[in-house]
Amino acid sequence: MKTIIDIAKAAGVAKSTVSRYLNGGPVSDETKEKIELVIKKYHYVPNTFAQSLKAKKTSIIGAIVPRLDSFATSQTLMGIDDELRIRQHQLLISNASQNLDREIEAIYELARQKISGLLLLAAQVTDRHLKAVKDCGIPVLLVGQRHTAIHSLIHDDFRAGHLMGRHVLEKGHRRIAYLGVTERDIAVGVRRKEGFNEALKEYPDCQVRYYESGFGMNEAVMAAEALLEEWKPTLIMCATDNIALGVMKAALVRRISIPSGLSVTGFGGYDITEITHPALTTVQFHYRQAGSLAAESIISLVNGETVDMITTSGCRLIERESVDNLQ
Amino acid sequence: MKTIIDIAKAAGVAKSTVSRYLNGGPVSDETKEKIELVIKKYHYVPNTFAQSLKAKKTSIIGAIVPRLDSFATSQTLMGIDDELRIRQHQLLISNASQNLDREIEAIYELARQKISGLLLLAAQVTDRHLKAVKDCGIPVLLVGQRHTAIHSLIHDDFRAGHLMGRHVLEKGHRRIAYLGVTERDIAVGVRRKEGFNEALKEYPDCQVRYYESGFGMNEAVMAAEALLEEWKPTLIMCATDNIALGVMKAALVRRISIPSGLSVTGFGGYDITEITHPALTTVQFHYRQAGSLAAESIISLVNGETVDMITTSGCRLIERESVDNLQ
DNA sequence: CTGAAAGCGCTTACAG
DNA sequence: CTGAAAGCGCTTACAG
Repeated sequence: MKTIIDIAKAAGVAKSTVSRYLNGGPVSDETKEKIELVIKKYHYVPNTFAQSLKAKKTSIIGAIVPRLDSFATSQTLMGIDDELRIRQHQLLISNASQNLDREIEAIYELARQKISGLLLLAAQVTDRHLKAVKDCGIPVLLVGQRHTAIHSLIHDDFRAGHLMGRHVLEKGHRRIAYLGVTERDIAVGVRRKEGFNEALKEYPDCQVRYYESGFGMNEAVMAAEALLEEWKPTLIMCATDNIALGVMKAALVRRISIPSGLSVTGFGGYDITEITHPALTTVQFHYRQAGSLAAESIISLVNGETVDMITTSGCRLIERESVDNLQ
Repeated sequence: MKTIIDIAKAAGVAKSTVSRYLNGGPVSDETKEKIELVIKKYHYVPNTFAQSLKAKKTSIIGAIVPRLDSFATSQTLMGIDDELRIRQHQLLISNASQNLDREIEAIYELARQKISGLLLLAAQVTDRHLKAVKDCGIPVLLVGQRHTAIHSLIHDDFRAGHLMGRHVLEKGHRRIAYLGVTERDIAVGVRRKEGFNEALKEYPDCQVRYYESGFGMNEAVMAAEALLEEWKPTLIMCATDNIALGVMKAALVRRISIPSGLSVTGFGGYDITEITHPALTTVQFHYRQAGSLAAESIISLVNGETVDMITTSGCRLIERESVDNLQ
C-alpha cells in the first residue's frame, strides 16, 4: 500500500501539497497535474483511518434498525443508501434485532465509530434512547416516529388512517373491526387508529370494535381467528399489510371469501399486496423516498444547517379488490 | 473525549500500560484495578481510528449484497450479524442494488475501509469480481454461489431440486412445467434445475417443458400467464418462492384452483409461503444459519486458519397444500 | 502556491 | 511487570 509520502516523493512535492490536492486546497495547475498522474499510476487511495484520526470527522452516517427482515426497513434503507452515495457519504447499518437494549448499545457503539450523524429507525423512543442520543452528542434524525426532543421524519400515519377510514365508510361498511398493534408504537399503534377514529366521527351509527395483534403474520392469523370467533364484522381494518395477510389467511381457512364475505384492508403498500388474491386495498407509504429524504436531512443537520423539527412524508390510498362495496 | 493519555495520567501509569491493559497484555492486578477504575469513571472508549491506524487491522467484516429487499438476503444478513457480534466483530453492509458495477466498486471501497474479511453474496461471479478480490488481497467468502477460485458457502440447490422433483413425481405428476430463472445464476438457475432433472431420470414418461421468469413477483405473474396460455401442465415447479407466488396469482386470476386445477411448488421457505392459500409446498433453505456459518468461516479465514474450499448448507422439503396427489 | 513541523490517539518493540 | 520512544498515515496552521 502506497502512502501519501510515496506519492509526494514520486511527484516531487511535499506531502502537505498532496494532501491539499486531495482536499481541494489551493494547488497550481502544474503540480496538480503531476500529482494526479502519480496517484493514477500507483492507484493511490488515502487511508481513511489516518484521515479520520487527524481530521476528527468522518463521512459515515449510521442507521439503527429494529430489524432487517421488514419491507418498510429494507425500502427505507435502500433510499437512504442511494442518497448517501450521491452525497459521498457512507452508510453503517446496525441491526438491533428488535431488542431495545441492543438499540441503546448501538447508539454508543456507533458514536465510538465516530459516525457524523445517526438515523434512528426505532419503533419506540424511551428515556434511555434520549439519554444515549444526548450522551453521544451527534446529530440524530428519528425516522418513522416523532419526538419533540429530536428531529423527526414521519409518515403521515394519521392521514393514512383517515383516508382508509373514509374510504371503507363510503363503501358502506358499518361493522368494522380494527385490528391494531401495541400503542407503544405511536406511529403505527396510535396515529393510524386516531386517523380512522377521525373518519368515524361522521358516521356515529358505525359499530366498531378494537383488537390487537403482534406484527408477525402468524400472530395475525391467530388474532384474526380469535376475532372472527367472537364477532362478524363486514370489514377488518388491519394496522399493517402483514397483519392483513394474516387475516386473509384466517378467512380463507374458514372458507370466508374476500371481499364478499369479509373485506380486509392494510397499511404499507408492500409489494406482495399487489399479488395476493384478491389484491389488497391499502395505503401506500413512500418508504424509499422517505429514506432519501432522511439521508438529505441528516447531512444538513451534520453540516449545521437548520432543518424542520418535523418533516412529514406523504401516503396514498390504493384501492384494489379486497373491499366490498355495500352501497 | 478522553484519550489514553488522560487515563494514564489519572491512573498514574504510562499510556503503554493502559494500552497493554486494553489489549490483554501482561499487567499486574494492582495496576489493572487502578486503570479499570479510571476507565469506568471517565467512560473511556478507545478511538477506533487510532487503533486501526496503528495496528493496521480492524475487526470489521464487509458484506456485499445484491439487494436489501429480499427474504434470503435479510435472513442471511441477520445470521451473519448475530455471529459476528458474538465474536466481537463489526459488520459493514454494502448494497449493490443489483448493479454489477457497484458490486465491483464496493469490493474496492470496502478494501479501502480496511475491512479484514469480505462476505460476497453475489448472484454471479465474473472475471471482474475475481480480479477485484485478488487486487484487494483480503480473505473473501462467497455466499450462495460457488467458484473454484474462492472459498464458498452454498446451499444444496442440487439436492433441493432433486428432493422436490422426486416429491412431485411420486405424487403422480407427469406434465410438469419448470419455471426457472437465468442460467447466469448458477445456484438458482442451473443447480436446482439439474437436481430436478436428476429426479426425472427415473420417470422417462414424464413430459416436461422449461420456461424462464425474472425474479420479481410481477415478472412471474406475466411469465405464468404466458405459460398457461401455451400449455396445461398439472404442476408448475418454480425456481423460487417469489415466482411461485406469482404463479398462484396468475392461476387464481384465471380461476384455476390450486392444487386441484394446478399444483405449484417453490424453493426458499420464505415466511409468506406459510400463509398463502393454499400454503405452498417448498424446499426450505437455512439462510440464517448459513449466515452464522459464513461469519464463522470468514473469521477463521481472517485468522489464517484453514477452511474447506466449499461448505454446503442443508435444505428440507416442506410438504404443504399446493401439490395435488394424482395417485 | 508550497514546504517543514507538529500532532491526531493509539500500539509495539525495546530496555529495564 | 512497566515506561520512554518511535511511528502508523494523514491534516492543518504557520511561515515563506
